[in-house]
Amino acid sequence: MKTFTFEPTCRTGKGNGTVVTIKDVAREAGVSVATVSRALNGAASVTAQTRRHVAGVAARLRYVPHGAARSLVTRRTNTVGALLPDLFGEFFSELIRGIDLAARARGLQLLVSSSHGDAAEAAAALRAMQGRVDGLLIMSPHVDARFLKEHLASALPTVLMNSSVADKDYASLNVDNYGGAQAMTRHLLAQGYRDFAFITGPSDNFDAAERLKGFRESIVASARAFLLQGDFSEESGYRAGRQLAAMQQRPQAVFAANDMMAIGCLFALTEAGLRVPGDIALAGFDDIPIARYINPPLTTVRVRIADLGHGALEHLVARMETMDPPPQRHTLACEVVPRASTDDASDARLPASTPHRP
Amino acid sequence: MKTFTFEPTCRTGKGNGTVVTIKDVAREAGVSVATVSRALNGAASVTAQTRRHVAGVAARLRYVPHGAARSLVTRRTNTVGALLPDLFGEFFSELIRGIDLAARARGLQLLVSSSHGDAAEAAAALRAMQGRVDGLLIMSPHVDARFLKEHLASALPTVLMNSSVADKDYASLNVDNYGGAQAMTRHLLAQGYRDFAFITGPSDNFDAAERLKGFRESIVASARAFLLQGDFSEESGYRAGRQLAAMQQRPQAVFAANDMMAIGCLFALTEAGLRVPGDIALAGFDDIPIARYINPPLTTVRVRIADLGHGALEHLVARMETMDPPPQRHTLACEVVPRASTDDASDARLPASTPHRP
DNA sequence: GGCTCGAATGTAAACGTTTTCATGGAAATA
DNA sequence: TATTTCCATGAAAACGTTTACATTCGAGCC
Repeated sequence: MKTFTFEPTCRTGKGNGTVVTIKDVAREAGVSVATVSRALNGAASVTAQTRRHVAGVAARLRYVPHGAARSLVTRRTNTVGALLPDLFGEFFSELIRGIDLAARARGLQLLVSSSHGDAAEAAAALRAMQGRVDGLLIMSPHVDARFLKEHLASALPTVLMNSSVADKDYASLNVDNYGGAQAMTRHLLAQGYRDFAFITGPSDNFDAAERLKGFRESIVASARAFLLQGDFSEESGYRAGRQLAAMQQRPQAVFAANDMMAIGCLFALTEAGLRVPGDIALAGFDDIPIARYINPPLTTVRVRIADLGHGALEHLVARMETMDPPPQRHTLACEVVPRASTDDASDARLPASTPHRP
Repeated sequence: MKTFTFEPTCRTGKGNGTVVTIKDVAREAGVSVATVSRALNGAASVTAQTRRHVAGVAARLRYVPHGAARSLVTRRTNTVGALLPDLFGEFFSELIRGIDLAARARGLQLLVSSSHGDAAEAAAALRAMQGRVDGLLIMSPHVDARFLKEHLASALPTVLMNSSVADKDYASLNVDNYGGAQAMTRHLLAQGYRDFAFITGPSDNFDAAERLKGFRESIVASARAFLLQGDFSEESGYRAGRQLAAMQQRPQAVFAANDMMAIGCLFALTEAGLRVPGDIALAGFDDIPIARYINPPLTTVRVRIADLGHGALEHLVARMETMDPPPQRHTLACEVVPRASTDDASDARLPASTPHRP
């Protein structure tokens, strides 16, 4: 049995800026670099004793492996990149939260690049990430299939989040905007509302389009609906609310394509002396934290954003481990959160309100 | 003058998963790898013609340098790490926004590791980042000077954000919690309030302690104040509000150490039939987005969180470029945002309310 | 016209790991 | 005891860059 002696080479004072490498550990431990590498990486063919010894020396020397050197030979960076648009607020933080949580669980590092406003910036960010990550998560309104083919190395596993890209070469995970809008519409119908206004999002926005579509295609024949143009901003919701307040023949319920517009709309309505939901019901989409604090609390569609991030990363890991399965498109369900801004079913507005079947 | 011929080696079809290296570019361009490296990195001693030619070939081949290989020899990763606690909502997103913006401007990548709940997780995250980043931004209630000395390579430039660590070896950038609380207290005094309740944050929280201190040391002799224990949660604010509502001798104004508690408190007060600010004034700290949407909108202290991130990164870059200047401690000013939850000065509560000098 | 000089390029040695292959020696078998 | 087998370890070759040093070649100088 081999025993190790503590050589006096232990000049811990060497750390005047010099970085400790695997060679230092090897020399100090009296073994070869190969053994150190094996011991520290948990290779099978190394004695428990050597492993302990090496680990001890490494700890004492404060050795931490040089990531770049390792990546160079391993061809893995243990890092995934997240390319995000210029996001604000809760959505952004929840998304990163979800991604980070899943990444942590997988032992992956997370390289983020957010707040790029146009395609050129996105391209630059993409370029900078390439060769530094094992996989890529992309959410950006500025990228389409052509952009990706142009700027993305085909070998890099990628998952798109909330993307309009329907190309069969790319995997994606989308919030089920369509289903959510549909669920909300059915919910409102079930409560007896028949006369609707829908405040739309920006016309070039994919989420907005899906939500509108979900609403449109769920309206039953007996109901009526008209659209008000919005752009997801509180301001545009406010304008829509003023328009509504000015109408002599107001709809029974307003469905805004996102919560911020619903809040803006609510302000305009309240300002005009209208009561919500007494005079007019109001619903939003997103379930941002504010939604439950305003008066009345807002009925809305909850999007589990952290789950979006989490799911996207899991999907990405699956693709990283085996590129075999063709890229898939998944969606993430939403749920209606009924609050006081719409009446509950108890007081029906119609003589015979036939509840919609789920 | 040397001219380049397009050799027929241009089998673009090679990209069946194989990564293009600098050698491929060199061979294709008919020059050495050194020249390619120089041309692409903008070294002076390379002909404009060669540079163009090489750049063209590189672009055609979709060459993107292997980051790890470059880092290995350069000893720079062009990446900074951000170690963050388990953060929610706006604070988190704004912080990352600020950091990312500044990093982008500097051409740095951002490696984030958030949502670690205890010291052990923080240590693991720290370890994982070490050797992958050129500098580190740390915000964590779980790290103190001893922790850093233990787990952090001394050679790695670091800037702490909102940290209680006062060790002279570490640079930091803190929100001026003390100054903000002081400004708010003076503001309330200037409005004529003299009888206060202060809802504290968690006792082990640094921000909370500073805010309390700022309040305490700004109370003038003619005023009275008592404390209610809270923990930054809405729930604890609600409890404090119930206590206040139950008192027969209520204070004139409540200053909560953060907005969430103020909101909880507001609910309790409203529930008890008290009017804000008519019966009792209310102020918070943070200016979270909800603050302006509740009824009445909340007077609070605005913290420019994005600026915190931005400033911290700039500070870090300065330290990365030259480790010479000893680590410095900076603070970031806050501002009072007067809203309807406290009376404005027009209706004074005291016969002679002497406005406090700024 | 031989010499030096400098600019443009090539050669090769790092950088710190992992990993293949070789090697030694102990245990197991004959 | 001689041979085989296997297991722990060591030596050295990658990995893809950058960069110090060497080389070439043309121009300018005397």
